[in-house]
Amino acid sequence: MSSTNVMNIKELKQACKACSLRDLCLPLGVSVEDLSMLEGIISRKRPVQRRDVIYQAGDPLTCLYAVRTGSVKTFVLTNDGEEQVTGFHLPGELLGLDAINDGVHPCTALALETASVCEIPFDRLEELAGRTPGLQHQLLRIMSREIQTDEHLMTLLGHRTSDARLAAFLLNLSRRFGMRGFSRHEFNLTMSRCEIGNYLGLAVETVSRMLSRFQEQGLIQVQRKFITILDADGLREIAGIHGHDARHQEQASGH
Amino acid sequence: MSSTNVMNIKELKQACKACSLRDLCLPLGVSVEDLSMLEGIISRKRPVQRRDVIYQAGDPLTCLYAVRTGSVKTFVLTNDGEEQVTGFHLPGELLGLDAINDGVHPCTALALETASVCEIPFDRLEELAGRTPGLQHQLLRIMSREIQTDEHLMTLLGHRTSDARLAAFLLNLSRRFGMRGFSRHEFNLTMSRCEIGNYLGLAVETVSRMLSRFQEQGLIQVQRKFITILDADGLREIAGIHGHDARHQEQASGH
DNA sequence: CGTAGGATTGAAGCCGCTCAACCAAAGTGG
DNA sequence: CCACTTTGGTTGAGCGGCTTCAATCCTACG
Repeated sequence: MSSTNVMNIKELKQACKACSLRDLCLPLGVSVEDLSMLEGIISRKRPVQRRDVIYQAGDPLTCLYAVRTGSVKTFVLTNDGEEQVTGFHLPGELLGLDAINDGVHPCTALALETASVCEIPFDRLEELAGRTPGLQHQLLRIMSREIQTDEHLMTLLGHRTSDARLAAFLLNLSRRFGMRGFSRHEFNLTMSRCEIGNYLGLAVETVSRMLSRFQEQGLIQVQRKFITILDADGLREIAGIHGHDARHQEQASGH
Repeated sequence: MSSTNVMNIKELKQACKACSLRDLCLPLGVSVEDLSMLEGIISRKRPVQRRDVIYQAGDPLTCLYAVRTGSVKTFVLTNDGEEQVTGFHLPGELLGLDAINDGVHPCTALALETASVCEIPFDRLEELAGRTPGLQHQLLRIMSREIQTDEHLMTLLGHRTSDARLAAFLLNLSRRFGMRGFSRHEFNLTMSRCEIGNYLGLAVETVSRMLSRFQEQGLIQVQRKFITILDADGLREIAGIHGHDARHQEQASGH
């Protein structure tokens, strides 16, 4: 909802019911009457700016956050102080699920660009989920999906070469943008090469080189942050995805 | 509950209430009266033998499984047919959480040794969780913990050298054995070097070499599958864990 | 006792990292 | 408005860690 000072009634009314993300986000599969309950506990925060912190590692868990617009990265700091990116998050995705375990956020969430997020008080969500089977199921599903995603990323990090990782990363982004109504073929990378490399376990230079090579091979076109995918099948080949069952395969992001 | 043919009354009585794992498993923090309800839906299966399949990739999700004794590995088959180990599971840990998302098990669970598992029908668990706030919370916590664990493993795979990965793996196993009342200092590896390597994204030979090197350095003693940890702090050093905050750090396993 | 699978050890090669220089774009301050 | 700085990205050269390939050893088990 715009900002706290400049209230915008029209946006305020844009509750889950009318939200274009409802088929991606928490309300998926929740009945209309239950949806009203959910709306009751969700507040739409004012937009956050690039590099704004949404929550910080060590913060107590009070809310989960749903990305509405923009994009967000999450990362942990390892004991020797270096950053490890754990995910990039697009509209409709839920942040903070890893904090439920001990009630403290293990990672920091940072806006990659101007973004807006919905705040969902966790205790109220939990209580509501107890009274709303559809919501409980959806919550479990979302957490399960995250576990699945992480498993795929583990495969990528453990067993794939740099080109396969990057190809899978691009395909995954492409698919996720597509699901959100954006183009699958051209999109902006909101994260830096450095953040991509960190996420994929590669050096920045390697990311840069691979992007150049993909471009040479006519698979993509790179214009700074703007990526055009010219040959998705070619990328799938490199990513080690052999047709059909490519549902979850185009992993490499998404927490 | 023991086997379907040979009923064993004594084992039958070993419900969650009396189970030594209750502080590790699902019932943690669930009140005594709620516990009876949980017991009502859980059945104890007969022991499975080494290499027995508990569930297979592609199977529809009917039950979650709690390891009671023994150990289990889970793995996915990549499109080119090779195996990718996603976790090793010790008593008190829950299997199958990654299947909730789309109702189909994405991975296969296989007993590494003679083991016994509790079967928990998922639909009934879900229904019970809706009526039992403590249980719902615990279920969410377990899933959240798994996400956290996976995040740590991602860090390991993406940013750590082979020695750090193996050291972290050994420390993680040590801690988990310790929590279950076994010795932290000596234990059997129920998985092969090959499976460890696969899990950590390393070649078998590297695992073998690292174990030998750790032994040379006086950090551990290796007698085939039997490991004795001589210098846990030394291992922590290598794993990149600098004291204190080593709660979740000793990751590298555990799904 | 012999075989097979797992584990260890050695040698060689390659992928990706590190180091370093250079470039482009976007701020920043006078 | 321009010079300077900063940040992020690209490209090249050399190195090193891990993999691959291969041979041998060991132990469990028929």
